[in-house]
Amino acid sequence: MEKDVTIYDIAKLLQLSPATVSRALNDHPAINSNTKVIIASKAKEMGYRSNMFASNLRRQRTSTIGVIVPRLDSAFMSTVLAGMEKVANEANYNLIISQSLESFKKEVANTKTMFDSRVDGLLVSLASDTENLDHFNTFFRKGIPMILFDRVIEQKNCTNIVIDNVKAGYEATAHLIDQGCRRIMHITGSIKRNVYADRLKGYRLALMDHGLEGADELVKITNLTREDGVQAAADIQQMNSPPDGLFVASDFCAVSCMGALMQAGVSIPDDMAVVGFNDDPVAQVIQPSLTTIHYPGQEMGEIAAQSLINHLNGLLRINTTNTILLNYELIVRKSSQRHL
Amino acid sequence: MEKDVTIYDIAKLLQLSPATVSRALNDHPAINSNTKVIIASKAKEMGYRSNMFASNLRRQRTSTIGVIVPRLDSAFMSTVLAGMEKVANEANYNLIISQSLESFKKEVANTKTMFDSRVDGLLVSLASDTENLDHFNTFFRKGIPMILFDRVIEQKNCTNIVIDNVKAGYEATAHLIDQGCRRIMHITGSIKRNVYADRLKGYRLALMDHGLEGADELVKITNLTREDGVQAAADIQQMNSPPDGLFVASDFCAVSCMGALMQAGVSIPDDMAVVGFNDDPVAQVIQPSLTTIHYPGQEMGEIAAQSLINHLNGLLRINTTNTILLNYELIVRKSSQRHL
DNA sequence: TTTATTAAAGCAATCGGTTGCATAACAATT
DNA sequence: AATTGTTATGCAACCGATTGCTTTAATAAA
Repeated sequence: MEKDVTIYDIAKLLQLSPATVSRALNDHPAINSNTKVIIASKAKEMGYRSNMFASNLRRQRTSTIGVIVPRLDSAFMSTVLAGMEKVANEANYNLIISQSLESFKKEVANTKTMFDSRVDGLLVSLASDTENLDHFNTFFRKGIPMILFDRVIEQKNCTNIVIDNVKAGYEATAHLIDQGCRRIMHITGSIKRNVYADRLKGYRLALMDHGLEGADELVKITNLTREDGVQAAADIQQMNSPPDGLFVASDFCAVSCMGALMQAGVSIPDDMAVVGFNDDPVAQVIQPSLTTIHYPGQEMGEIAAQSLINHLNGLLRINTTNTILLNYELIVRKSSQRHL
Repeated sequence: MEKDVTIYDIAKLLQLSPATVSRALNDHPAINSNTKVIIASKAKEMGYRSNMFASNLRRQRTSTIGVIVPRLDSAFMSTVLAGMEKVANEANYNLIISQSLESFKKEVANTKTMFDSRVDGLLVSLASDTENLDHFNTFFRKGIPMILFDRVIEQKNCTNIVIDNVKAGYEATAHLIDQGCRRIMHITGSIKRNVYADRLKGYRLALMDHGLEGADELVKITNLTREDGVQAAADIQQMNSPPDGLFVASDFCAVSCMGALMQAGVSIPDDMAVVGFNDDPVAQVIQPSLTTIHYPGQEMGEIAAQSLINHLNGLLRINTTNTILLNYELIVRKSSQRHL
């Protein structure tokens, strides 16, 4: 069990005061650059590592960013986190990551933990049933900045990083119309969440713009699970006039629904053209491959983390910037491509 | 911007010393239970939260556990982490999570960050090209405990939590043999990793036990990506005597290979029976559904975290327990079930 | 030579909770 | 009454880095 090297050890060895050592290691201008070199090399030689706790205690900050996401198990979220980690590391920030598992209750619990950990800032993507941001009030009161990404609620003094889900929903739907669909069903998640509410809005706009009429039975609000996909397929079979196009707000659910439909003898894309959302890896391995909306996770993570860090360093006022929109892309694959 | 409440504030208000307040909040036996109640309620009323940094600094521990995993984006890993989080929360430990993205280099970097964060213990699942545990030496020297799970390297004084991959590989292969397969191909990942080396071993044992001969061309070492699956399918098409069974060490790769084979006209399971590994959600949505090996992620996470915490609390010597084996289960679905 | 200026380094308090040891108050025992 | 024991609390040092203010030394200016 080795003991940790402290600045006092270095100071004693070099016949200097701890204050000088501390300043030197932090590149303080009042320290002779020659002294800095000597101290730095001695520190390295002795295997010195700053004690974050002493430093944090004194500085009243933690160099830690809290991240709360609904789930970790999506390829999308994984790339978002990779992006955040990259930026955070470069800026010498640490990440504390936790998942709400789509539960508001757990999100609140995570929020408490983050508060106790005294994170300097917060990056959050909301659980599906979160309706307001009151549980973050402790943070707001202390002036701890927060950035919401992907699943957001608009609120002043809180930057949002999102894609234009209305437009993406519109485009997905318009693409189906282009392929000749006239009766398009939309399967989506809780419309408490902007992502789903907006995609639905886009879907409706597209129908309207193309002179198609919507119908209540053509919009299904679900949890977007595998079972929901199967159930939707069963429901479709029961309909008097079944749809000829399907826009699902999540790839995984789209795939399970597609599978169930095909087993029931529905031909895809000819009887039913399908578009998903997110560009999950499954979209490529499935037969037929799934048309979907792709959007940049890594970039979203990087921008979120960078904006927060810039704000913490006083380089950017978060409350002035309010929404950052990223680009998405419709990726056309076989599930929707009819040979007209 | 509110200011934080400290034990000094509480002490002053109650005309007590900070020491008493501290002891009361930590349920120290020397404090009158009545006093404890008064202090606790006052603390709550004032919204007191312990300053972890002061506490950590003094106690020389952090109540933080570092977790390094290859990737976050698998359903399996997500449940592992959920299990760890649950146990850690209950024991008042925090989790710092990072992903190596299967790169040894990044794993080393993560290790350094963890060390700087002074985690009390480490839970690690190794990157695919990690060959030894030398980068953890700084931890060993300081007596910081580490538990490896799933992707491990055996080493004394380091508990491993795994399933019996040899047996699982054996069982998967034997199942294919049961279904009438006589020429079984195995697609796997880097055999530097125990999980893949062991599954391969099990595969070979099963062949041997059933009097089947293996062949070099029947074993493919890949990265288990989507592309590798497609490539494998292409290779199979080129073979003089193609296999009639396929055991792939990862569901995702199995699915992409299966898809490519089916497109080439191969009938599954009749021409080719397929077994995957991991029970990824994709196994259920694919057509035909994929036979696979399921193993308990949540449990693995809980046990790993609990063992580590027990060790930290002196309730368990990690170095005496060396390997914990969890159960797995072969889940037979349509991709391998022949109607004999 | 004296004074002002600047550069470099040190002193000592501080952050907030923890803990070994001392102390006070009171009860029990001899 | 004196001694021992018990219970509850306080004192003060400590963890290690940071930082406002002071001091020292060296150099420049008067």
